[in-house]
Amino acid sequence: MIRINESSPIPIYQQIIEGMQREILAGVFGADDRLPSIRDLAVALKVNPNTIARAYQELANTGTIYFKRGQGAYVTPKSADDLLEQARGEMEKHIIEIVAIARSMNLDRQVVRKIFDAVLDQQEVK
Amino acid sequence: MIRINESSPIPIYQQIIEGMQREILAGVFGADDRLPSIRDLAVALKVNPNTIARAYQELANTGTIYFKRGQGAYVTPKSADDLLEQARGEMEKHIIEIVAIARSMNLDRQVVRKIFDAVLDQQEVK
DNA sequence: TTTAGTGTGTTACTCTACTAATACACTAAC
DNA sequence: GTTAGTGTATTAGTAGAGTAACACACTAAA
Repeated sequence: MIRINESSPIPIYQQIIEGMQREILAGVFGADDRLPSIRDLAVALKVNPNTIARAYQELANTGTIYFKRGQGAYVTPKSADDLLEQARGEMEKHIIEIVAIARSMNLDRQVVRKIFDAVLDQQEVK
Repeated sequence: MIRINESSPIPIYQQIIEGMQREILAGVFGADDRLPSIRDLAVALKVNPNTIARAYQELANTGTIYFKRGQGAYVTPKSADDLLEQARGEMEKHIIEIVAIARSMNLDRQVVRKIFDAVLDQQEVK
């Protein structure tokens, strides 16, 4: 179940997007499963239906879900490759930021990789 | 010389912060050099003095510059280690985001490193 | 003491993102 | 056709970030 943090600076609709992505990745909702209706989820999370609608709309824009008119929202069947590609895109943005910092410091690849590995260790990435 | 992009979604004060950091890194302003006065820079960049003041204030908060009351703003003398440490902190934030994505996808270190290297290649990091 | 230079503080305007209230339009089942 | 369920569109309110106008306080030099 998605949990909303009212006091977070992260917009509610964004929290819902991320929560749904997590649940879909975790298999709570499988391919072509129906998501909770906008109204139901709005009641459950105690937010305005428009806020849910916005989150669903963005999930639809990125191809994560699709709508059947008058019926509801469903999970787009995606291959593991599709999901990986999407994640890769997100990662790339961060890596490009890192590259910009590295450039301004005149750091070469070796140094950047060293920092990268150190943080991976610290975050206990296997 | 710093260039302001009026139509950018990045706030002017932020552009000034980044611009100043770049110039300091590039050696345009060395240790204990005086920066342009708030008013002068405001005229030069055609923005409100308060906007410059805000940028300078944040640069002072992060220890990049310091003020002499009634006189002006000066570049804090910093070791290469200090600068590297600062850059490392910025990089860490991005890497932690990458880790979060990797976790949700159940990616291991090997895969993440592969993606990382690929983007470094693509960005032509030596 | 006066002056011209510095950064600081207060206040207010504007713009945008976010959220909500409410009415609308489509679909399926009866 | 009616009903109960879906998502959609319009409009408005709220809060916050960003920017600006302008008066204030400190410093150094004349």
